[in-house]
Amino acid sequence: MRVTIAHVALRAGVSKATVSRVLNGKGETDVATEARVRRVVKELGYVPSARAVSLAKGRTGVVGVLAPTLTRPWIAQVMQGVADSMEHSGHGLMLFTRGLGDDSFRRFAGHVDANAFDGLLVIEPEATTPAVAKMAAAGLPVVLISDRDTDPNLPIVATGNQPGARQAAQHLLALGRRRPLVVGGPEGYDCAASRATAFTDAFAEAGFPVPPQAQFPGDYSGESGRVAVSSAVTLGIDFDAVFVHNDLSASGVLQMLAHVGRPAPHDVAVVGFDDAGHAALTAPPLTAVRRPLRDIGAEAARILAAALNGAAASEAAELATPVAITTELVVRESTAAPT
Amino acid sequence: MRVTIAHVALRAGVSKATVSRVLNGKGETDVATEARVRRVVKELGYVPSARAVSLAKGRTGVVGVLAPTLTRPWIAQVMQGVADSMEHSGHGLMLFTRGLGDDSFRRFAGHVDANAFDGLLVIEPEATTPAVAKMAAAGLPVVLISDRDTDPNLPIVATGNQPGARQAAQHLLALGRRRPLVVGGPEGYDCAASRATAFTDAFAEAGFPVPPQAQFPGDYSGESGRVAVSSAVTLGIDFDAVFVHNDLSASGVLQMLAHVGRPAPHDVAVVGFDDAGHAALTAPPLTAVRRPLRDIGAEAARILAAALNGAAASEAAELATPVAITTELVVRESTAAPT
DNA sequence: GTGAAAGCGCTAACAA
DNA sequence: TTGTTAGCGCTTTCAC
Repeated sequence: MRVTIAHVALRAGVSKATVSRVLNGKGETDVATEARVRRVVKELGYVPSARAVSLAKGRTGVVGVLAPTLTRPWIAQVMQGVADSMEHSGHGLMLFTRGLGDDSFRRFAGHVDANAFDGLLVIEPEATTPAVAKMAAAGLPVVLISDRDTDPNLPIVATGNQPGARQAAQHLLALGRRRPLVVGGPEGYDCAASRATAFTDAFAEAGFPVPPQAQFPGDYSGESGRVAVSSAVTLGIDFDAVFVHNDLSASGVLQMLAHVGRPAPHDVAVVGFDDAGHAALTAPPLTAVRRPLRDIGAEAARILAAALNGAAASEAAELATPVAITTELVVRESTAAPT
Repeated sequence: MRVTIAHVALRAGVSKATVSRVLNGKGETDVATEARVRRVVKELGYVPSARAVSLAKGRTGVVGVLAPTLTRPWIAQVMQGVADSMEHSGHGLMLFTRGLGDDSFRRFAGHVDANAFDGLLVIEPEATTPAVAKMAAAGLPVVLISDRDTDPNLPIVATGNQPGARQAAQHLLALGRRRPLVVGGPEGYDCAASRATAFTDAFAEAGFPVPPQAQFPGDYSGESGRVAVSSAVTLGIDFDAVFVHNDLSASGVLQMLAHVGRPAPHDVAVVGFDDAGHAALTAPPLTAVRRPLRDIGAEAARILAAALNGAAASEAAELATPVAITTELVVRESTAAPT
């Protein structure tokens, strides 16, 4: 049978309470007894039962993480940052994805209701925002990783879409490009919208508004990049640059540009987003906006951990300030200066 | 305060035991009382506390998953399959990565000792195999996702490295390629070794052994693909094909081949592995071995869930048979027949 | 400084 | 069919 605190207590000749005190460092304990208890703990290889501890203490030491999916590279990166940070703070990490749709969310909500974890981290809440806000209102500490802060009461870590998109725009403007195509993400997605808007705003401010017909929705696939370019060509849209919402689609763009005889960077400059994978390996190598994805995840996890460790109200308010994320433009050949 | 089973019992005019029975479907309950209890449960929005249930039942309903990292695309795919399947079987999923090295594993082991979950899924155990075997021996249900089954007692799901590598070899042989370069993974990694071996074995069997100097270690980065090719050229190694351990490195290979004036597919045929991302978007598009990664993850999770639901001994033995994985070769231009 | 006792919220015998 | 009684293994007052 499992070694329990009772065994330790018996063997050490003390009460369970004392063993608990020693292990949790609460209350004063005689140096000698403490040493004895610790010795017995080691001898018996005693480890407190997570189940019993969580029932008695009223918290689990576990944090829930809700992500749309793991298969998008940038999300995997963020998750890794979260995992590392959680490990650091000693929290367990329960993973939930919204992969299977509404049903997934319902099951997730069940775990919330069952108090299966102490705090929640949500990556790209999107449609689940209201439900999540409700959970937060019900007392569950929540931290969001998102660019749309619908609820000003929730701590939120931005994902760098706006500054990144602006950087991309400024870079293209500096190169003298004036008529960009924009290949976006799925309609209705926050991150897609914020990226596209920041980009077109920057161009508009510079005096070069981007016409709607030059903006194509996408789905983050390579194919959507290909389709956007060929559509633009077919429609006779005049363009000298392409801003693409992720690196995968950007590959499709590069491929199709070459196919239609307008290869980057000479005819068309191309900027991608994320730089999380193969951007340096495309032909030509892709200029891309790099986001500190792991840091974003780690930062969010840190904030949540702080909240769980009972941050004071003032502190919580401070944490609620959106955390600034610094993006970096990695310039490669796909935007080499026109000759 | 939280609604507990006591509140429900009181309001429904029954004992806690009866409420428990209704909720767990154990023992006979009068239809009328059952209806009444259910109504009250709904009225009060009662959800059993996961903490209390797990302490009382002696199990958590949670499964631990230990992965090397989330940032390698193929692992993210497998994890998504695992997550979907776990969700399906109603299990929670505690995620652990070995990202931070020994320390990570120690913390993970702590959770195991604390009985924080009922079963364990390990992706690419590698160096942790002995420790994991010990956990299994101590009674923790374990399922591995790996190509090296060091412990015949543990159920294991293969990841398709051997059949995939053989397919790649046969494809190149059929194209008349005889002198392949092999760009592998980090030395000492199981998956890398099994892939390389299966490939070289196939060539050797066909009468064309691959000399050691034509085999380069890599680290799954694009750079290692570039380096391998340029090294081979510098060393004056004669080759007409390259088998690369993942798609990212393959991109590097394609890039460097073009750079040194021996572009694929004419001079050199290139086959990648995984087809999990941008393989269709390289220049030229990459022929690659596709593995059913999500299925692999889902299958492993299914087996573990079955074990947790108390599979009979005979059944367990059956499950211990390595599950066969079918890989598929996706042929693209990087191995177009030489003209 | 330490022990006894009362929970934490639920399940599972055992009676009735 | 249902209630009573013990726990599950730990933490935490409250006395001593």
